[in-house]
Amino acid sequence: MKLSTRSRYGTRLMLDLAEHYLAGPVHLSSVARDQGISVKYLEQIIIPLKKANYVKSVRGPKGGHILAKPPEEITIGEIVALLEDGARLTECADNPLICERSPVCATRYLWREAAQAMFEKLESITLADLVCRAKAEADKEPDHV
Amino acid sequence: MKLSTRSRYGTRLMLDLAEHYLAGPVHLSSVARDQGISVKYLEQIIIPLKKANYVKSVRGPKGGHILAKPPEEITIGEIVALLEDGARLTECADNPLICERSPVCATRYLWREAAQAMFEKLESITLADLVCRAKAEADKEPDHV
DNA sequence: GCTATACTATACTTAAATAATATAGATCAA
DNA sequence: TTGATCTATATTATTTAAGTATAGTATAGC
Repeated sequence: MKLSTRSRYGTRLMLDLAEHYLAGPVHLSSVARDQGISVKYLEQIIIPLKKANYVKSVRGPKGGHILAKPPEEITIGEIVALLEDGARLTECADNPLICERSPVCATRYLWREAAQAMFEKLESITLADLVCRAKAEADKEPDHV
Repeated sequence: MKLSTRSRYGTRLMLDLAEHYLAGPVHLSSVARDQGISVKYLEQIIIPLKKANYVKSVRGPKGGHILAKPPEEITIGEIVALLEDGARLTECADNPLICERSPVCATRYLWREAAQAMFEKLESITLADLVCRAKAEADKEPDHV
Protein backbone atom coordinates (compact mmCIF):
# COMPACT_ATOMS: atom_id res chain seq x y z
CA MET A 1 0.00 0.00 0.00
CA LYS A 2 2.82 2.35 -0.76
CA LEU A 3 2.28 5.31 -3.02
CA SER A 4 3.69 4.62 -6.49
CA THR A 5 6.46 6.71 -8.01
CA ARG A 6 3.89 7.63 -10.61
CA SER A 7 1.87 9.78 -8.21
CA ARG A 8 4.85 10.92 -6.19
CA TYR A 9 6.82 12.03 -9.24
CA GLY A 10 3.64 13.39 -10.79
CA THR A 11 3.03 15.59 -7.78
CA ARG A 12 6.59 16.88 -7.87
CA LEU A 13 6.21 17.56 -11.57
CA MET A 14 3.03 19.55 -10.92
CA LEU A 15 4.73 21.41 -8.08
CA ASP A 16 7.52 22.35 -10.45
CA LEU A 17 5.04 23.61 -13.05
CA ALA A 18 3.19 25.53 -10.35
CA GLU A 19 6.39 27.24 -9.24
CA HIS A 20 6.95 28.44 -12.81
CA TYR A 21 3.33 29.15 -13.60
CA LEU A 22 3.76 32.90 -13.99
CA ALA A 23 7.00 32.55 -15.92
CA GLY A 24 5.45 30.52 -18.72
CA PRO A 25 6.05 27.03 -20.16
CA VAL A 26 8.70 24.81 -18.63
CA HIS A 27 10.68 22.16 -20.49
CA LEU A 28 10.36 18.67 -19.15
CA SER A 29 14.12 18.48 -19.40
CA SER A 30 14.38 21.25 -16.86
CA VAL A 31 11.90 19.52 -14.55
CA ALA A 32 13.91 16.35 -15.04
CA ARG A 33 17.07 18.13 -13.98
CA ASP A 34 15.49 19.87 -10.98
CA GLN A 35 13.68 16.82 -9.72
CA GLY A 36 16.12 14.09 -10.65
CA ILE A 37 13.61 12.15 -12.75
CA SER A 38 14.19 10.95 -16.32
CA VAL A 39 12.59 12.97 -19.10
CA LYS A 40 11.15 9.83 -20.64
CA TYR A 41 9.38 8.87 -17.47
CA LEU A 42 8.02 12.37 -17.01
CA GLU A 43 6.69 12.32 -20.56
CA GLN A 44 4.78 9.21 -19.67
CA ILE A 45 3.40 10.58 -16.43
CA ILE A 46 2.30 13.87 -17.91
CA ILE A 47 -0.02 12.24 -20.47
CA PRO A 48 -2.98 11.62 -18.13
CA LEU A 49 -2.47 15.06 -16.60
CA LYS A 50 -2.88 16.60 -20.04
CA LYS A 51 -5.85 14.44 -20.95
CA ALA A 52 -7.56 15.54 -17.75
CA ASN A 53 -6.79 19.14 -18.62
CA TYR A 54 -4.53 20.01 -15.74
CA VAL A 55 -1.62 20.72 -18.03
CA LYS A 56 -1.26 22.03 -21.55
CA SER A 57 1.72 21.87 -23.84
CA VAL A 58 3.28 24.45 -26.12
CA ARG A 59 5.21 23.04 -29.07
CA GLY A 60 8.18 24.31 -30.94
CA PRO A 61 11.16 26.36 -29.73
CA LYS A 62 10.49 28.11 -26.42
CA GLY A 63 7.77 25.55 -25.84
CA GLY A 64 7.17 23.31 -22.89
CA HIS A 65 4.43 22.52 -20.40
CA ILE A 66 2.33 24.81 -18.30
CA LEU A 67 -0.56 24.36 -15.90
CA ALA A 68 -3.91 24.70 -17.66
CA LYS A 69 -5.31 26.58 -14.65
CA PRO A 70 -3.97 28.46 -11.65
CA PRO A 71 -2.25 26.50 -8.86
CA GLU A 72 -5.04 27.57 -6.48
CA GLU A 73 -7.51 25.56 -8.49
CA ILE A 74 -5.70 22.23 -8.50
CA THR A 75 -5.64 20.01 -5.42
CA ILE A 76 -3.16 17.28 -4.59
CA GLY A 77 -6.08 14.92 -4.16
CA GLU A 78 -7.06 15.36 -7.79
CA ILE A 79 -3.53 14.67 -8.96
CA VAL A 80 -3.12 11.57 -6.84
CA ALA A 81 -6.56 10.20 -7.73
CA LEU A 82 -5.71 10.64 -11.39
CA LEU A 83 -2.30 9.00 -11.24
CA GLU A 84 -3.23 6.21 -8.89
CA ASP A 85 -6.33 4.36 -9.91
CA GLY A 86 -9.04 6.69 -8.52
CA ALA A 87 -9.62 7.95 -4.99
CA ARG A 88 -9.78 4.50 -3.44
CA LEU A 89 -7.80 1.77 -1.76
CA THR A 90 -9.56 -1.26 -3.22
CA GLU A 91 -11.23 -2.15 -6.48
CA CYS A 92 -14.48 -3.01 -4.72
CA ALA A 93 -14.85 0.52 -3.33
CA ASP A 94 -16.81 1.90 -6.27
CA ASN A 95 -17.36 -1.37 -8.06
CA PRO A 96 -18.94 -3.92 -5.70
CA LEU A 97 -19.70 -6.33 -8.53
CA ILE A 98 -16.11 -7.41 -8.93
CA CYS A 99 -16.32 -9.37 -5.68
CA GLU A 100 -19.11 -11.75 -4.81
CA ARG A 101 -18.61 -11.09 -1.10
CA SER A 102 -19.45 -7.41 -1.42
CA PRO A 103 -23.06 -7.73 -0.26
CA VAL A 104 -22.01 -9.27 3.06
CA CYS A 105 -18.54 -7.79 3.41
CA ALA A 106 -18.08 -5.72 6.54
CA THR A 107 -14.50 -4.82 5.67
CA ARG A 108 -15.42 -3.21 2.36
CA TYR A 109 -16.72 -0.15 4.17
CA LEU A 110 -13.54 0.13 6.17
CA TRP A 111 -11.50 0.61 3.06
CA ARG A 112 -13.92 3.14 1.71
CA GLU A 113 -13.79 5.16 4.90
CA ALA A 114 -10.01 5.01 5.06
CA ALA A 115 -9.68 6.15 1.46
CA GLN A 116 -12.15 8.93 2.08
CA ALA A 117 -10.22 10.20 5.09
CA MET A 118 -7.01 10.18 3.14
CA PHE A 119 -8.33 11.87 0.03
CA GLU A 120 -10.25 14.48 1.99
CA LYS A 121 -6.93 15.49 3.45
CA LEU A 122 -5.22 15.61 0.08
CA GLU A 123 -8.10 17.49 -1.50
CA SER A 124 -7.77 20.18 1.14
CA ILE A 125 -4.30 21.07 -0.12
CA THR A 126 -3.80 22.91 -3.40
CA LEU A 127 -0.71 23.28 -5.55
CA ALA A 128 -0.56 26.90 -4.41
CA ASP A 129 -0.37 25.73 -0.78
CA LEU A 130 2.38 23.35 -1.74
CA VAL A 131 4.36 26.10 -3.45
CA CYS A 132 4.19 28.11 -0.21
CA ARG A 133 5.39 25.17 1.81
CA ALA A 134 8.23 24.52 -0.57
CA LYS A 135 9.29 28.14 -0.31
CA ALA A 136 9.27 27.91 3.48
CA GLU A 137 11.36 24.73 3.33
CA ALA A 138 13.91 26.36 1.08
CA ASP A 139 14.25 29.34 3.42
CA LYS A 140 14.75 27.10 6.43
CA GLU A 141 17.45 25.06 4.74
CA PRO A 142 19.77 27.37 2.79
CA ASP A 143 22.23 25.85 0.36
CA HIS A 144 25.20 27.66 1.84
CA VAL A 145 25.90 27.92 5.55
CA MET B 1 -1.50 2.38 -3.88
CA LYS B 2 -4.01 -0.37 -3.47
CA LEU B 3 -4.30 -2.24 -0.21
CA SER B 4 -2.61 -5.65 -0.51
CA THR B 5 -4.49 -8.90 -0.02
CA ARG B 6 -2.20 -9.39 2.95
CA SER B 7 -3.89 -6.69 5.00
CA ARG B 8 -7.33 -7.25 3.53
CA TYR B 9 -7.28 -10.99 4.17
CA GLY B 10 -5.58 -10.41 7.49
CA THR B 11 -8.39 -8.13 8.59
CA ARG B 12 -10.99 -10.68 7.57
CA LEU B 13 -9.05 -13.34 9.44
CA MET B 14 -9.04 -11.19 12.56
CA LEU B 15 -12.74 -10.46 12.15
CA ASP B 16 -13.39 -14.18 11.98
CA LEU B 17 -11.37 -14.79 15.15
CA ALA B 18 -13.20 -11.93 16.84
CA GLU B 19 -16.57 -13.43 15.97
CA HIS B 20 -15.55 -16.68 17.63
CA TYR B 21 -13.65 -15.10 20.50
CA LEU B 22 -15.98 -16.34 23.23
CA ALA B 23 -16.33 -19.79 21.70
CA GLY B 24 -12.60 -20.56 21.89
CA PRO B 25 -9.90 -21.40 19.36
CA VAL B 26 -10.78 -21.55 15.67
CA HIS B 27 -9.03 -23.73 13.09
CA LEU B 28 -7.47 -21.89 10.21
CA SER B 29 -9.17 -24.44 7.99
CA SER B 30 -12.52 -23.17 9.17
CA VAL B 31 -11.49 -19.55 8.58
CA ALA B 32 -10.29 -20.62 5.15
CA ARG B 33 -13.66 -22.14 4.37
CA ASP B 34 -15.67 -19.19 5.69
CA GLN B 35 -13.56 -16.54 4.02
CA GLY B 36 -12.59 -18.29 0.83
CA ILE B 37 -8.85 -17.96 1.43
CA SER B 38 -6.32 -20.81 1.27
CA VAL B 39 -5.12 -22.26 4.58
CA LYS B 40 -1.52 -21.94 3.48
CA TYR B 41 -1.83 -18.27 2.80
CA LEU B 42 -3.60 -17.68 6.11
CA GLU B 43 -0.80 -19.50 7.91
CA GLN B 44 1.63 -17.06 6.36
CA ILE B 45 -0.41 -14.01 7.22
CA ILE B 46 -1.03 -15.02 10.81
CA ILE B 47 2.67 -15.19 11.69
CA PRO B 48 3.22 -11.43 12.20
CA LEU B 49 -0.08 -11.21 14.04
CA LYS B 50 1.16 -13.79 16.51
CA LYS B 51 4.60 -12.24 16.87
CA ALA B 52 2.95 -8.92 17.69
CA ASN B 53 0.78 -10.70 20.24
CA TYR B 54 -2.60 -10.10 18.74
CA VAL B 55 -3.23 -13.81 18.31
CA LYS B 56 -2.19 -16.90 20.18
CA SER B 57 -2.31 -20.48 19.08
CA VAL B 58 -3.35 -23.63 20.86
CA ARG B 59 -1.70 -26.76 19.57
CA GLY B 60 -2.88 -30.32 19.40
CA PRO B 61 -6.37 -31.72 18.93
CA LYS B 62 -9.13 -29.16 19.54
CA GLY B 63 -6.52 -26.50 19.01
CA GLY B 64 -6.56 -23.50 16.75
CA HIS B 65 -6.09 -19.77 16.94
CA ILE B 66 -7.68 -17.25 19.22
CA LEU B 67 -7.30 -13.52 19.81
CA ALA B 68 -4.76 -12.76 22.53
CA LYS B 69 -6.95 -9.95 23.83
CA PRO B 70 -10.59 -8.88 23.59
CA PRO B 71 -11.86 -7.52 20.26
CA GLU B 72 -12.48 -4.17 21.93
CA GLU B 73 -8.75 -3.76 22.45
CA ILE B 74 -7.60 -4.31 18.88
CA THR B 75 -8.02 -1.64 16.24
CA ILE B 76 -8.09 -2.10 12.49
CA GLY B 77 -5.33 0.47 12.24
CA GLU B 78 -3.00 -1.72 14.25
CA ILE B 79 -3.71 -4.71 12.05
CA VAL B 80 -3.21 -2.83 8.81
CA ALA B 81 -0.05 -1.09 10.02
CA LEU B 82 1.36 -4.46 10.98
CA LEU B 83 0.52 -6.23 7.73
CA GLU B 84 1.42 -3.38 5.44
CA ASP B 85 4.79 -1.87 6.15
CA GLY B 86 3.91 0.47 9.02
CA ALA B 87 1.37 3.28 9.24
CA ARG B 88 2.72 5.16 6.27
CA LEU B 89 2.46 5.63 2.52
CA THR B 90 6.13 6.17 1.69
CA GLU B 91 9.45 4.90 2.98
CA CYS B 92 10.65 8.41 3.68
CA ALA B 93 7.81 9.09 6.12
CA ASP B 94 9.67 7.86 9.21
CA ASN B 95 13.03 7.42 7.61
CA PRO B 96 14.11 10.64 5.87
CA LEU B 97 17.64 9.38 5.36
CA ILE B 98 16.70 7.03 2.57
CA CYS B 99 16.16 9.96 0.23
CA GLU B 100 18.61 12.79 -0.21
CA ARG B 101 15.82 15.16 -1.12
CA SER B 102 14.10 14.82 2.25
CA PRO B 103 15.50 18.02 3.73
CA VAL B 104 14.02 20.13 0.97
CA CYS B 105 11.10 17.96 -0.04
CA ALA B 106 7.75 19.69 0.30
CA THR B 107 5.83 16.63 -0.84
CA ARG B 108 7.18 14.41 1.90
CA TYR B 109 4.88 16.05 4.44
CA LEU B 110 1.90 15.54 2.19
CA TRP B 111 2.34 11.80 2.31
CA ARG B 112 2.77 11.87 6.04
CA GLU B 113 -0.41 13.85 6.52
CA ALA B 114 -2.38 11.64 4.17
CA ALA B 115 -1.18 8.51 5.96
CA GLN B 116 -2.00 10.05 9.29
CA ALA B 117 -5.56 10.90 8.22
CA MET B 118 -6.06 7.41 6.96
CA PHE B 119 -4.66 5.59 9.96
CA GLU B 120 -6.46 7.81 12.43
CA LYS B 121 -9.65 6.66 10.84
CA LEU B 122 -8.66 3.01 10.98
CA GLU B 123 -7.43 3.31 14.55
CA SER B 124 -10.82 4.63 15.60
CA ILE B 125 -12.45 1.32 14.65
CA THR B 126 -11.98 -1.80 16.77
CA LEU B 127 -12.56 -5.43 15.91
CA ALA B 128 -15.58 -5.30 18.22
CA ASP B 129 -17.04 -2.48 16.12
CA LEU B 130 -16.43 -4.53 13.02
CA VAL B 131 -18.19 -7.55 14.49
CA CYS B 132 -21.23 -5.34 15.11
CA ARG B 133 -21.18 -4.06 11.58
CA ALA B 134 -20.86 -7.56 10.19
CA LYS B 135 -23.85 -8.66 12.23
CA ALA B 136 -25.90 -5.75 10.92
CA GLU B 137 -24.88 -6.63 7.35
CA ALA B 138 -25.92 -10.23 7.81
CA ASP B 139 -29.34 -9.21 9.14
CA LYS B 140 -29.94 -6.89 6.23
CA GLU B 141 -29.06 -9.52 3.66
CA PRO B 142 -30.61 -12.85 4.70
CA ASP B 143 -29.53 -16.01 2.89
CA HIS B 144 -33.05 -17.10 2.17
CA VAL B 145 -35.78 -14.84 0.82
C1' DG C 1 4.28 -43.31 25.43
C1' DC C 2 1.77 -43.17 21.08
C1' DT C 3 -0.55 -40.78 17.60
C1' DA C 4 -3.72 -37.92 15.28
C1' DT C 5 -4.44 -33.25 14.99
C1' DA C 6 -2.90 -29.17 14.70
C1' DC C 7 0.41 -25.36 14.18
C1' DT C 8 5.39 -23.73 12.25
C1' DA C 9 9.10 -22.62 9.22
C1' DT C 10 11.14 -22.13 5.03
C1' DA C 11 11.65 -22.50 0.22
C1' DC C 12 9.86 -22.17 -4.15
C1' DT C 13 6.91 -20.69 -8.13
C1' DT C 14 4.09 -17.83 -10.76
C1' DA C 15 1.89 -13.75 -12.15
C1' DA C 16 1.27 -9.03 -12.13
C1' DA C 17 2.49 -4.41 -11.52
C1' DT C 18 6.06 -0.89 -11.39
C1' DA C 19 9.49 1.61 -13.19
C1' DA C 20 11.94 2.85 -16.63
C1' DT C 21 14.12 3.09 -21.39
C1' DA C 22 14.18 3.15 -26.40
C1' DT C 23 12.68 4.20 -30.96
C1' DA C 24 10.34 6.54 -34.30
C1' DG C 25 7.48 10.20 -35.42
C1' DA C 26 4.49 14.50 -35.42
C1' DT C 27 4.22 19.72 -34.64
C1' DC C 28 5.12 24.18 -35.05
C1' DA C 29 7.62 28.91 -33.81
C1' DA C 30 11.00 31.42 -35.67
C1' DT D 1 12.71 24.59 -43.48
C1' DT D 2 14.87 23.49 -39.51
C1' DG D 3 15.54 22.04 -35.16
C1' DA D 4 13.64 22.21 -30.58
C1' DT D 5 10.05 20.22 -28.61
C1' DC D 6 6.25 17.32 -27.59
C1' DT D 7 3.76 12.47 -28.71
C1' DA D 8 2.89 7.64 -29.16
C1' DT D 9 3.93 3.07 -28.74
C1' DA D 10 6.76 -0.84 -27.75
C1' DT D 11 9.99 -3.16 -25.03
C1' DT D 12 12.61 -4.52 -21.04
C1' DA D 13 14.08 -5.10 -16.31
C1' DT D 14 13.03 -5.21 -11.65
C1' DT D 15 10.35 -5.75 -7.78
C1' DT D 16 6.50 -7.15 -5.23
C1' DA D 17 2.47 -9.75 -4.42
C1' DA D 18 0.25 -13.91 -4.14
C1' DG D 19 0.02 -18.41 -3.60
C1' DT D 20 1.77 -23.38 -3.22
C1' DA D 21 4.61 -27.15 -1.57
C1' DT D 22 7.44 -29.64 1.55
C1' DA D 23 9.12 -31.01 5.66
C1' DG D 24 8.81 -30.49 9.81
C1' DT D 25 7.54 -29.55 15.45
C1' DA D 26 4.44 -29.58 19.43
C1' DT D 27 0.88 -31.43 22.29
C1' DA D 28 -3.83 -33.03 24.02
C1' DG D 29 -5.90 -36.97 24.93
C1' DC D 30 -6.18 -41.76 24.89
